[in-house]
Amino acid sequence: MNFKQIEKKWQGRWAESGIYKADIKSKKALENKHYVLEMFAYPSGATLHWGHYFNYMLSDSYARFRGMAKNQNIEPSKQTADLKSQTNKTTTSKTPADAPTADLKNQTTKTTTSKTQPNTTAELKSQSNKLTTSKTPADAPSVFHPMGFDSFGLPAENYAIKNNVHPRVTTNRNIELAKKQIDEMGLSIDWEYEIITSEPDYYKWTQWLFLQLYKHNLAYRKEAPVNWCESCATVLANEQVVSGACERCESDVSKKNLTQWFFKITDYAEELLTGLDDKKYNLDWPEKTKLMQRNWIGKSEGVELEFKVCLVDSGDSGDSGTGSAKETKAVRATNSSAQTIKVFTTRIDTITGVNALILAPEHEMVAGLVSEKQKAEVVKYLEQTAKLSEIDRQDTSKEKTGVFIGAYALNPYNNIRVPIYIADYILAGYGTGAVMSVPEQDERDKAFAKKFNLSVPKVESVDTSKLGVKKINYRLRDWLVSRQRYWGTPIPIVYCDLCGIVPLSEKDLPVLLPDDVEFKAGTNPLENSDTFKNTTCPKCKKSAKRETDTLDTFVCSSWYFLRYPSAKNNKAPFCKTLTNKLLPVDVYVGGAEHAVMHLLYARFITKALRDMGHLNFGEPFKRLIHQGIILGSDGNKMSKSKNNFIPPQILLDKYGADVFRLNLMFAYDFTVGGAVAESGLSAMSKFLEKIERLVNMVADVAETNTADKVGAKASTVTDKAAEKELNFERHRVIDAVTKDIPNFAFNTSIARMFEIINTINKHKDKVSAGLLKDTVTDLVVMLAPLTPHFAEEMWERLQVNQAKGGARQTKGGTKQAKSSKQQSKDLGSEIWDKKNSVHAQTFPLADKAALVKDETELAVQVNNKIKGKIIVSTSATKEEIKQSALALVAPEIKEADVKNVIVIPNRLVNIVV
RNA sequence: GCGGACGUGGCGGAAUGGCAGACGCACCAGACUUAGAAUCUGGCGGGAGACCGUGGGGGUUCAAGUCCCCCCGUCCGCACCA
Repeated sequence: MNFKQIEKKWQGRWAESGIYKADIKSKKALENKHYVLEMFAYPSGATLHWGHYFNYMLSDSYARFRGMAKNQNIEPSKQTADLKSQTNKTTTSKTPADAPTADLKNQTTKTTTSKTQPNTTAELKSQSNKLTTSKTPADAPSVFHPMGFDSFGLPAENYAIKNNVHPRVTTNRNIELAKKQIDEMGLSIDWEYEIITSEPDYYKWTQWLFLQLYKHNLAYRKEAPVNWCESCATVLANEQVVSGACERCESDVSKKNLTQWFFKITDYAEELLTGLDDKKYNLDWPEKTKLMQRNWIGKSEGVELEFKVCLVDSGDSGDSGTGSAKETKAVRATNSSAQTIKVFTTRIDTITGVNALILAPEHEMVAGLVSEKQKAEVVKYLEQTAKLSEIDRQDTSKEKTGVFIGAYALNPYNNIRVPIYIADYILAGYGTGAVMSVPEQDERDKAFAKKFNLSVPKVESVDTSKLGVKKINYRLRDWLVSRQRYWGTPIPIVYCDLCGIVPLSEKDLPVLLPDDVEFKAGTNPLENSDTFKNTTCPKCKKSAKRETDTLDTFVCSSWYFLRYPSAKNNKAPFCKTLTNKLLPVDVYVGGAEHAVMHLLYARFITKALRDMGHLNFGEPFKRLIHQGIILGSDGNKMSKSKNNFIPPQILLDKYGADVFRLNLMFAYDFTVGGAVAESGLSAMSKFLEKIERLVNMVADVAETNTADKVGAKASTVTDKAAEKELNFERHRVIDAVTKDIPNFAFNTSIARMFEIINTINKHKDKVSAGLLKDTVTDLVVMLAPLTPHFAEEMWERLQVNQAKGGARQTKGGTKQAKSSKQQSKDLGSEIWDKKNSVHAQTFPLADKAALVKDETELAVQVNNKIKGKIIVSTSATKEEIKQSALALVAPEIKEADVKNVIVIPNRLVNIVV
């Protein structure tokens, strides 16, 4: 089969017919919606990565399935690590509000209690029709599945510097390229809702977002030591610094004092933490990702207390800097000053073990406290520290360093005088930037005390309940959002000599990126653009300067999921009513690398907008799934330098999009990934060709319309047992696949399909053509989400042949017979109606009646060793099962020796002797 | 160092505490074929066998790949957060 050819054909028809147009406006659609979202791509010049294909193709299959499958009270099993213990407790109560009631259960009991078991296909069919029509299951939801591009960012600008091409040019070119590749995948995307973050009609609203945050005191400007990446020539947020190095270019990051814009994410620290486990949201996220966010937020509860600074007369013997044990003990409070140093500790109970106060070198009081004698040494240390890269400073293996500053403080509990040091292992940004050193209890303080030969006072058990004030500290810092680069969203702020910092008003947006700029390494083009920089103050109309920094691209992606439904709206960032109905996102799929960046920012922005009254929900992503990583054929991470890099589109070109997608589904656990193996692709080609042969076989029957049998042995008498078994397998597979796909368990879904193929081949000569055709038809419809083009082609083949031969077969209750008008359209095929698409069909519904077996096979064990098998009626009582099991082992086992018999219906019998 | 996940045939991978290895790949044998390819059928953890087998050692249970404890290994995240 020429997969590439049929893919082209169907992609063309889909585009012409507008089959993927999303319905998100009708009342009905909004009442039963399902928002499926994949993290959008950065359009780099290179082709898309394996991760994109893996994510987009499989998420698309999920979305397609959701749009086809009725009766979706089949909810995904939760992915949390502690799931197993939870499941038993919660599943019964966890029926989603919009899910249909447990009709099926009632139906099943109804049919099983009725004594007459169906014997022929016709009976089976009529019964299944009754079942499915008597109570109509809920309709499949209206699926919203948009796509866009995260198109601001450094690579385009760096390329501009090197090759003198404007970032807009390369970006647009790259978007075209990426879109072409996405279209080749055959995704069910409605491009009407496309978002491109570097377009003014999008970044205008990113600027709006900035102004909202500014208005609500969540955006502010301050001077602070910030992370500076020399090679990217810009500052970075804490989240973008990975072990002291730049997340993007991996070069060392240093600290620089700069005035920068921050978003006050710390205001939401507590809610960002509690929201992860809040029953109200019931987030279905990987436990690992939740944990990473928890750790990143880093809540710790303790006490903040003040140490009075103790002035020292010059010539005081304590000014030696050693602050040895005997000395400190001897000196009690005599001459305390008004100054105090605040300290945060989680171990206030160790207050009696304090031997020193240690401040961060950057602590603001250092300059004021340092004694004349120590000044030179302190200055030298400060210089040394400033020179260290973050990577060196954070190296825990290096020896502790520090210096005595020539001042003392008084322990507020017992007034014992302790020396004050500065040391680079104390972080300026955490707590108060000062700690009480307790060497007996703290490893780091112990190392410090050892290095400087300080005393190690004993920690005594004392009442510390009245000391200091209770305080909660978070590791999370405010989000540094300004970047000294061109290719980003301009910050809508003007600096006026008279009015100060002036935000633009909404009507003046967007602040457009100027085109008359020069791209040079190490400089911000906006800084050198006079037309951009020089403006007038919105308040006083006098000349003023624009902010030349742009926003971190993570700001663009922190709200894009809100924009999709309103992508074309030029009056507001998003339509409040629509967004409140369509969101939160039901399933969000993307890489785990965003666990503490994008995913945290998006949650923060959602909460902030909610508090401003723009949204009525507090968490943007209900369910989160991370796709695994596709590795090189050697099992290592793919990289061009390692020579194990296989570009995905080479294999896609060779095998076609459907086979390619199928291989991604079958060869890996979606959340794990694994090594690329081409053998898997040819296996998938064979799989589809097998199905094609089955389709041709049953399509022929309808065409000739002569016999009710298929195959060479057409004369064989229909075998009722075989029919029953095939029908059982058919519905067992439907049932399993319907449960597996919502869990992204595509590998086992395909395994079930292999099984039904095997069963069909085993029984094809013994069963009626009608059942055979229905089974193959179900298989084709089940395949529609997984191989959209191939299923379409097979579906057409089935329909066309059916039309030629006349519509003889009534469908197994899941598909509608077509009018003769529609059939003639099929045959003409010039105008293809999207209603005739396999994707417009309902996913087969498992007929529970067909899943009832008369007999089951049980294993019989004696002391856990398998001794044999028995076949018992499904209606047999435990006692009857026990008796037949004992009968089986009677030759070996004496009745008197039997201590216990455990009967597990449908599984096994264990006889304990 | 701290935290988390994982460890099952030659390979990818299946198994609500209940017959380990579903399904596929590779391999072997047979059918068809002059032959090959394709296709179809059968076999395929180890062992001649009793039996032994889910990284190793203990435990709970009638029953453990699955639950608990210790150890080893791999991967990931955080890393002086007081």
